[in-house]
Parts: sequence; structure tokens; C-alpha cells
Amino acid sequence: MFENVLIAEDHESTSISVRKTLEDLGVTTPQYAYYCDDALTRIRNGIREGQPYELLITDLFFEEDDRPQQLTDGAALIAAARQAQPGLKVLVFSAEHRAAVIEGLYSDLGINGYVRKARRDAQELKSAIEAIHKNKIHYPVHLRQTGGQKNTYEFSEFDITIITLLSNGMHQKDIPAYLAKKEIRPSSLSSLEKRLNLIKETFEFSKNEQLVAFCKDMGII
Amino acid sequence: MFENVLIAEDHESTSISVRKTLEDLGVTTPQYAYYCDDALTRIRNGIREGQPYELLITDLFFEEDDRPQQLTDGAALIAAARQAQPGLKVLVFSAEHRAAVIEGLYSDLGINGYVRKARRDAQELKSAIEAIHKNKIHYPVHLRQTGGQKNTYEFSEFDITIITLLSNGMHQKDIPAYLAKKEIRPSSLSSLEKRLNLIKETFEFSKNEQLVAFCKDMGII
DNA sequence: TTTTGCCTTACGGTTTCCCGTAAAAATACC
DNA sequence: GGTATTTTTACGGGAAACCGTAAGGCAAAA
Repeated sequence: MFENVLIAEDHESTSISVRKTLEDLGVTTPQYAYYCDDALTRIRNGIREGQPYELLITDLFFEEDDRPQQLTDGAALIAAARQAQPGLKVLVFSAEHRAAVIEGLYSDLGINGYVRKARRDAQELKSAIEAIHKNKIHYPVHLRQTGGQKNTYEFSEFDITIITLLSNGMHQKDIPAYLAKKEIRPSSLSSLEKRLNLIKETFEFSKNEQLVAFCKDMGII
Repeated sequence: MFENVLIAEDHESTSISVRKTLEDLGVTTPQYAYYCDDALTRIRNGIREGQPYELLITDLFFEEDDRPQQLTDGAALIAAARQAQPGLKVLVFSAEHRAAVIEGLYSDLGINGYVRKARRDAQELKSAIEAIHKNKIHYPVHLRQTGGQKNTYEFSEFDITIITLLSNGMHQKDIPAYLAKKEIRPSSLSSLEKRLNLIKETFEFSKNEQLVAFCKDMGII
């Protein structure tokens, strides 16, 4: 089993139970940090002292408080940690449930596993750690069968731009001017309408409001 | 210290650390349930067997799964538990941060304490349990000084209904018929428009899309 | 260069939404 | 019971969004 494991988790209660889970697995002295910056410091120290961590277990969301931080969330921590120590294995333990966001962690950050905070999360955490120890990738249970057959629609940069503008309150009629200024093409009102129409047709949506709600749920915007 | 304590919490990992906290306080065998219905059954059994629980520690949100439940959230559990055992002390342990919701728990359900899942939550949990054991009411740290000035706007049931309908793709013009059928009042298109207009004015929003995005972010819908 | 096909833009008609005003209904108050 | 106040509804003009069609632009192939 792993010997050097670091937990980055701001909730004390969660941190405690992750530690307990690790101890059950035979990790004698799991280390832990309540802030991303602290976690990164520990990782760097581990490298310098010739005892690098083998596994980082981290949350995604870290609440701000009176201690200003460089790294504000788990994704930033993972990126910084991998830069300092490319081979470091990473397991994310978070309440995030949006498939798009979770899949992005695998594709963009190359994480080794994800466990969602939910009913039998401690059990899943155990099996995930064991899988990663065997150099496997652990996919969360609730994402395995979706395989990605639905939701094949890929939102383009352009799509996301215009939906974001709408959700920020910009009027459709004012968007062409904005796009032109930013030199984003296409920029015409007609193209915009066509694009929105296509998306809504694809998902069988009838209103922009519905599209915005969907994108929020999916973590696209 | 308490002898009979029940934990209602669907997240295994959180449940584990609450148990550990209780054991640190000298509660030898804390009981726990992963579902509200199970928790209520245990409370009733406790009364019947002459060993009623002294304290219920419960979450607010319980995720649905394949086991259909009568009680779907912590508030319902608290109400049912208090009906079965009026003197039962209740400590809520949840990630909910909206002041209005938390204050509602004190005023509507008469809870004895609230601890928010956050950085030093295990420590706060300890002091809350000790305070409640001394018949005190425990107010969460982060709510003590905020007099509740900001965010005074309260979304009514009606507001949430119509915003939800919009985010489900219903056309504004079709909503009056829906409201009339459901016997929700007011139901006219004009009232609807006025209401939406007032909300958007309050938040200085210009579009429904913006309102939907906001409500998604705030967890209102 | 010309043709072909695709993407973008322009435009007009229709629908929906927005917003102000005023009537009607419901509620509260005397 | 009658009056005042608030809430709800009705209506109409104007703006924005929706939607289909057609014209223009651009790049790759002939």
C-alpha cells in the first residue's frame, strides 16, 4: 500500500474520515492540509527531502476565509502539484456531480480517480485507492454506464460564448456588436439565431431559459 | 454526556467522522442511519423500548436513490421525530449556508443547534454538542454577527414556480393556463410579467436568461 | 478561372415578450 | 355596510426574438 499520502480538504470532518479510511487500508500516517497552498508546500517539501508523496487526495472546492491563498481550488492545486511532481497520482474526492466537469478532470488534468461524496463514499474511496495503487484508473460508479452515448453534442467555444453572454443579461440584438468588437466570427445576428436554434433543436428545448438552466446544471457555463 | 445519540446522514464519510467526534466526547455507541425513514423508525423503537434518544444529529439534504422514502429531507425528519418525541434535542449538521434557511430551522422547527459543514466543523460540532447537553441553544459562528441585512429579497413560492417553469422550457404565454389548472393564484399573464419584472429590477437583471442563471447558482431552482 | 458546396449575412413576416395604463376584483379598515 | 387600499386582470402599442428564404462571401476542387 501507499506510504506517503497527502489529503487536501478544507472540511475538518471530511478530512478526519478520509484519514480513518486510509488508516484502515494500512497507511500509517496520512498527512493532511486544510488549504491548497499548504498542500503544495508539503508536496514540494516532500520532493526536496527525498520522500515524495505517492498519492494526493483532494477536494475541488475550498472555501475562502481570512487567509488569502494563491491556489483557490482543487484543479489549480492538481495542476501545480503535477508541475512540481509529474508522476504524482491524484484522487479527487468531491461533491461535484456534473458529468462534464468530472470528465474534464480526467481529460484535462489526467487524474487517476474520482469519488463523489455520496451514500457509500467511504467504501468507494477504499476501492478507488486500491485500484490506483495497482496503477489503474478509477471511474466513479455513477458515471460508468452513461459511457457518453447521450450528450454527444459538443458545445463549441462560440456556443459557450453566446450562452454566457445571454446568461449575463446581454440582449441578443446587442451581441453582434460585441462579437464584432472582439473579432469573433461569425458575428451576425442571423448566425447567432441559427446557432441557438440548432442547439435547442438538438436537445428539444424551446426556450433560451431552458438552455441556460441546462448549461448551468452541466457545468458548461 | 449524552448516552443515546442518533445520527441521520446519508454520506458514509461524514457519518464516520460524526461518530468519531461523538466517541471523543464519551458517547460510547452512537447509532446511525443513512435514510430518514430508518432514523424515524429507530426513534420510535427507542421510545417503545424505554430507551429514547436524547439527541438527533441530522443532515438536511438526503439524496434519492433506488429506495423510495417517505421522509425526503432533514426538515421532514425533524418534524416527524418531534411529533413522536417532543422533547428530543436536535442538532443540524449540513452544508446549507443561506442565512434565511438556517434561521427558519430555529424559528419553524425549534432546533437546538446548527453546525455548518466547513473548515473547523468537527471542533464546532463538539462545542455544539456540549452546549446542547447543557440545555443551551447553539448558534452557528458564521451567523452570529450578520444581522441579516444583505440578501433580503425572499423568493416566494410563486416566484420559484414560474422561474422553474421557464427553465423547463414553458413559454411565458402558456404559463397562465398551467397556473389556472393547478389553481395557483395569481395566474394571469400580466401578474406573471409584473412579478418577473420586479425581480429583475431588484437584482438589476435585464433578461430572463440572467435570472435563471442566478437562481441556478444560488440553488434556488 | 470557373464551379461547387458550405458558411455567413441580410431581410421580412410572424410570434412572443415587454411595459405602461386602466379597469376589475379582492382584501382590509372604519 | 361602505369606503379605502392593495392585488389581480385586461388590453394595446412597441420592441425583441423567432423563423424561413434568399443573397453574398469564401475556400477547395475541377
